[in-house]
Amino acid sequence: MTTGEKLLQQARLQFWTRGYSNVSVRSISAAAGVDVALIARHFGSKLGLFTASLDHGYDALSLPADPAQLEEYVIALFSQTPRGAAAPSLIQMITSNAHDETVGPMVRDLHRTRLQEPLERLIGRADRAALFMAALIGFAVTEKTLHLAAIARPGSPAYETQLRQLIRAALRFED
Amino acid sequence: MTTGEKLLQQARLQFWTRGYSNVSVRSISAAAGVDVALIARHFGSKLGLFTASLDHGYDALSLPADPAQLEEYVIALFSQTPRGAAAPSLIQMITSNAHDETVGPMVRDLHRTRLQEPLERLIGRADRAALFMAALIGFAVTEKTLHLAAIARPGSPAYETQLRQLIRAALRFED
DNA sequence: ACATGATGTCAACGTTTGTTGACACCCAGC
DNA sequence: GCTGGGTGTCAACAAACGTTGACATCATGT
Repeated sequence: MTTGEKLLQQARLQFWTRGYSNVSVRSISAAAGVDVALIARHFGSKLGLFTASLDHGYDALSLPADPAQLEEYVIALFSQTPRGAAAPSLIQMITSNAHDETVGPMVRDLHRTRLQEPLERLIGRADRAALFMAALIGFAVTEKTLHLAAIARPGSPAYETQLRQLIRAALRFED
Repeated sequence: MTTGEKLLQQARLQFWTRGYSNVSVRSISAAAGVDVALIARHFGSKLGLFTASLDHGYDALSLPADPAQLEEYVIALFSQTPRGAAAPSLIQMITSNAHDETVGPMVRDLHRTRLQEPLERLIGRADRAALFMAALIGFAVTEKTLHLAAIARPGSPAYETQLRQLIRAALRFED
């Protein structure tokens, strides 16, 4: 694994879980086992490393074409990244960095263009898509950040049941 | 207004919206119009000022005794603090600081003891209360942090409709 | 009038932060 | 053989951070 790949891996691991401002370049370089100055050489700056960690992160994300498959898609999306795993999910990255003063605008724009707007086109109604996204965001925050005990662990049957209930509820609003 | 009150007001305004680590003591003291060193004198440290801003913040929060009043209570809770208001809500404070490395544990503990556990006792079931709280957290993050356009502005009829739909959906899970 | 404690003012400290420049290394290409 | 660009190493920088100590000011009580 090259130096750039080591840095990218650690950057995604730390930036996506702890948040941009909470992570120092020395922390990433130390975890990658390389010198601090190599971040500036390979990625220009700390911000360049963060944006690079985004570029290779959300290209795998592709919503299903059929709204009926949305529920299974979200279940799979949340189940594939257990709590504290080595590969944080895109939603966790958003909840960890959307509030940041430096990268917040970039992250919020990414959320809008890469998640929200495709979801609106898929569901067909903006307000319903917004509440659906709010349910997902809230579930992710409650599980990954607040560590709420009543939220079951990813992979367990209860976890899938909880998530499925919230999804169905968010998708079945009456007018 | 005394110096301590000025500092507390600005501390609550900035800490609760921008997050603990994103706010410097110089920013608070400058907004309050007083010297930086007065924070150390009156509250001991930056962390002391933060905890003081909590003490006078959540004492007004009291859940209704009847679960049937829960919906109206949450509506009122979210409607009384418009976007960008001078008095951020307790939920916004939690979503802005729960992820912080310094005050995160304290904030998460406050969320658990002051919001989650009383809510569990009120609703009666921990898992249902957890999903209800997840819906509220998600709505707050989507509105206050992500600034999602499809979320209507607080006070408008559409806003109340959206919030009410999410609440009802979260409270009416089938077993 | 004077002493005392609380409160405000100013400058500086030590640490951590991201970033930069000088230098060594190494491996291809004329 | 040696030259040059890519890569790694080390030390240092300026800026921002929270915090501290010395001194000034003011109100209060005897």
